[in-house]
Amino acid sequence: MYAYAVSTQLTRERVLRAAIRVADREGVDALSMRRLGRELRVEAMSLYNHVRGKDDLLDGIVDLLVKEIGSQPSAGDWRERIRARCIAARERMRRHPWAARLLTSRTRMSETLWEFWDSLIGIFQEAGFSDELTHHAVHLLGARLFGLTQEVFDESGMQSKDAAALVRGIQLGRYPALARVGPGLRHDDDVEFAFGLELILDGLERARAGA
Amino acid sequence: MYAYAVSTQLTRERVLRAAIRVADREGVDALSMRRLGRELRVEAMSLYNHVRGKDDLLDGIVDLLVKEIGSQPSAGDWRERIRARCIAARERMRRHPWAARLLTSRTRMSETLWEFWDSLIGIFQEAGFSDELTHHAVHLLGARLFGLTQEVFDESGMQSKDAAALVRGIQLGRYPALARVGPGLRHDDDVEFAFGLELILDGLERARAGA
DNA sequence: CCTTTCGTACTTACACCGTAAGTACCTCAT
DNA sequence: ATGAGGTACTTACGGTGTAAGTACGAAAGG
Repeated sequence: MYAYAVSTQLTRERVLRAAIRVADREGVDALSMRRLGRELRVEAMSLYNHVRGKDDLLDGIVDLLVKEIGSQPSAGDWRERIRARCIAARERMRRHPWAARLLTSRTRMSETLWEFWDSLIGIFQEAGFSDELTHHAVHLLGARLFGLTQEVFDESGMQSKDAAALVRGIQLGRYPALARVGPGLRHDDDVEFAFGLELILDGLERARAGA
Repeated sequence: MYAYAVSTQLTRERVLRAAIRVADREGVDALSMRRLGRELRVEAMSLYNHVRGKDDLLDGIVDLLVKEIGSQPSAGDWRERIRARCIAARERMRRHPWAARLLTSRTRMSETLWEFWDSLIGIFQEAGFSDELTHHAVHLLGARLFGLTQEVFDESGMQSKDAAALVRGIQLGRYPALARVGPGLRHDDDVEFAFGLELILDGLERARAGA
């Protein structure tokens, strides 16, 4: 006996939203295909019509969350604009406490993620940051916001599919800031770590001496 | 048929070491009780004689890794001492790329972890940091080193067992620095986030203007 | 109108997972 | 020699992700 009610038709969006709901309510560990199916009153395997698999489901969730961050209106000097984005990102993370951990565990880079980085880079560039300093800044914020340790431009962790998508996006002129800054820089994880650490130590020393 | 070779007797230490070996070789996701049993030429259930369960196994691994960080000799001014510890921590994380993700997913606080924080706090205190600034500094470094977003003193995420262990440790005089700084401060996640973010923005602005 | 096509959802099955409960064997103190 | 205690093994249960195959509704072509 099959009862196909058209009004509750499954879509990728609906599946992803339901997944977020389950994760919010019962934690991300409780989110399984079967559990998600129950939420949508559907068998687990039906979800595979809208999602390639569990990995794709999790990537989709991340994508959805990041998309909601990116659409902040930006006005003011670079600090205000960056701050607005950071606070928006944090707001999302607070609303979904499991999101940060999920984000760090995903290695796929989506179009949405590239766009997000591109917009950050754009802000720094307009403010007169050198390419190198922009690079440092993005890494530092990435670590701060998402706990990302291995990073965006580290192609070792990046699937070739994602790399291809990035190249395609750049050719289409989608990531103008990224295209301008990216190619000229060789990424060195140690350098980024040292930069961030010294910046923090400097800041602390200044706070100590100041007060 | 049972063959108990005494020379290869299982111990908790040997189990944990083997688990780290498997994680290094095949990734932390591939680490299952059965896989670990195979590594040690033992059935999965035998591991339960030395480890309470998988959670205890993972907590044990984290404990082992942190223990290796903490034993840095410390000399010089506060910056050098803190830097030495941070670099040691990072070194461990680099050697075991899965460790950072594992650390953020664990919520248990072990004696080893308390000791580590205590030693950091001690360094800041000796350098004349106010209690409040010490608090900020520890949070900032925690986020930087481990990607910890919800934090040490956030008792909401802390099991009562761990809280009891902390109190006991303090009474035994094990965490002198922690005992001095901890009680007087109310933790506010938003304040910590803002402090860290502004410190970073200040640092970036200075770098921009300076160069 | 009937029929074909296509997409969606369901069913079954498999190999994995963590672990509770019960059993066989070795080692060591008595 | 014998009992106690610990270590490892066996079996079993309910969970997981997902490959393969099946039933049905709805839309398109004749």
